[in-house]
Amino acid sequence: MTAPKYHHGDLKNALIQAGIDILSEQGLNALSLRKVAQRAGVSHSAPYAHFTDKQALIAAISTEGYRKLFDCLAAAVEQYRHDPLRQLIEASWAYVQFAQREPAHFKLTLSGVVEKEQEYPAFVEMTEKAFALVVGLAQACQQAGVLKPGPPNQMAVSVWSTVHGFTSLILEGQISSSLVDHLTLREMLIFVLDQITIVSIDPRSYPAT
Amino acid sequence: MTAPKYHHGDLKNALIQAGIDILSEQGLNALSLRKVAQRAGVSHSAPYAHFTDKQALIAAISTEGYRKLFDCLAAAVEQYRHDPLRQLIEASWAYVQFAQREPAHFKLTLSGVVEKEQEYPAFVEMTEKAFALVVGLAQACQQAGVLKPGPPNQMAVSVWSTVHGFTSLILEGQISSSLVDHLTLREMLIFVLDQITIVSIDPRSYPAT
DNA sequence: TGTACATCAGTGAACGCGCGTTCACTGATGTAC
DNA sequence: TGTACATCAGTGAACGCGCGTTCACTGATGTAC
Repeated sequence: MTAPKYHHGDLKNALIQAGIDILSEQGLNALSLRKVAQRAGVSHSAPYAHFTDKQALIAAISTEGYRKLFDCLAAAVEQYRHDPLRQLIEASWAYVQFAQREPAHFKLTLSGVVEKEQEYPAFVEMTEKAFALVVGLAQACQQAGVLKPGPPNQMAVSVWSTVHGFTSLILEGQISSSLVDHLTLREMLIFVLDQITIVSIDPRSYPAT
Repeated sequence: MTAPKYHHGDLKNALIQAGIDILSEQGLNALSLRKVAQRAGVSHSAPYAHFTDKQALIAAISTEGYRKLFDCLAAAVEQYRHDPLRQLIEASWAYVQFAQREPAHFKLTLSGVVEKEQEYPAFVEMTEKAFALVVGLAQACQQAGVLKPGPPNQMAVSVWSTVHGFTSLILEGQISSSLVDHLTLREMLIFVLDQITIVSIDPRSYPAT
């Protein structure tokens, strides 16, 4: 709208968003500081007023990715507050859908592109928040007899591993659809989840909404 | 040893190996055609006699990664021929160890860097061979009452998802070791596997070798 | 066995490009008086 | 309310670099006769 040349107002967040847009439209390899600046409508050296270097911008974009992912999971958990199995299914489904919707952003966020993690406390904080959510979910499922008993931290790692692995393999195209005869993505996910739950899940009870 | 300037003999494979070495020593971002050529002791344009472009070299390196991974899994399956549970544990452990030993090569191979898969039939063939091995393993486990019954293809996807997810999260540093109190990597893996098996696995019965 | 020649598998100069980063600068803004 | 000035948040030229790829070339090799 307005075209202020100086004092953009919120350039920092605009740069993060520009980065996300580039990831979405052109993929991970196209993410450069110069392109980000250009897309934010600013000279290529302007980002240095807000980020010390490219790594710092990437860390901020990753942090935002984790935040969005967390929000998706939290929404699913919130929506089915009194039904742990359903929480598990829908949170997992939200994870898969987030990755499908924003593949490059998901990859950047979860593929360890942030190298020196401890230099980016906001990033670490988001990862811990997300993990805590999974621990809570695992605990609720254990109490409801949906998951086996055991240390909740370890159970959270197990659940996360399964959902993350499924998501990654799908994203990377390693699971050819011909291999899993005529199932929808959601049905496949439910089949996978069914392997880690004590109770048996009938996919027909959990159609896509 | 010998220093032939022309007619290297097996430059194609030397280039692939040089690429693997660079991945191992300098990581994914350092992988360039020029560096690969230099490390193979050849001019930077020599690779074009064997690969049409950079993508083709990457596809070859990925194919080799899949081949190595397959060999690791096959060795584990072979070694415990009459003990499906043990096959599952050791093949999974081999998967984790391969990723730990060659993180960048593992990532390149399994992170969908090969974009137009169908242009590289050798790559596709290796992925199918590896998947077939997992299907066979899953079937053996089902027959032995280690895994739930169900379509073997889907069961293979489930097992692979779980092991791949665990491996990826570890590799990407997303699982802080403080979260999983004093367990070794192998114990953690066995805990995760225990969630998908019908029988209960006692980690003490499967110490590291 | 000796020679002519096609083919193979290299070389090295050159291209244009986009990149991250630095630096001297300057316009806009907010504050003190 | 008006003015001086420090600070903030931009600009744009410039740097050196490594990259993928092309191209005319040439030395080594194998084969036909």
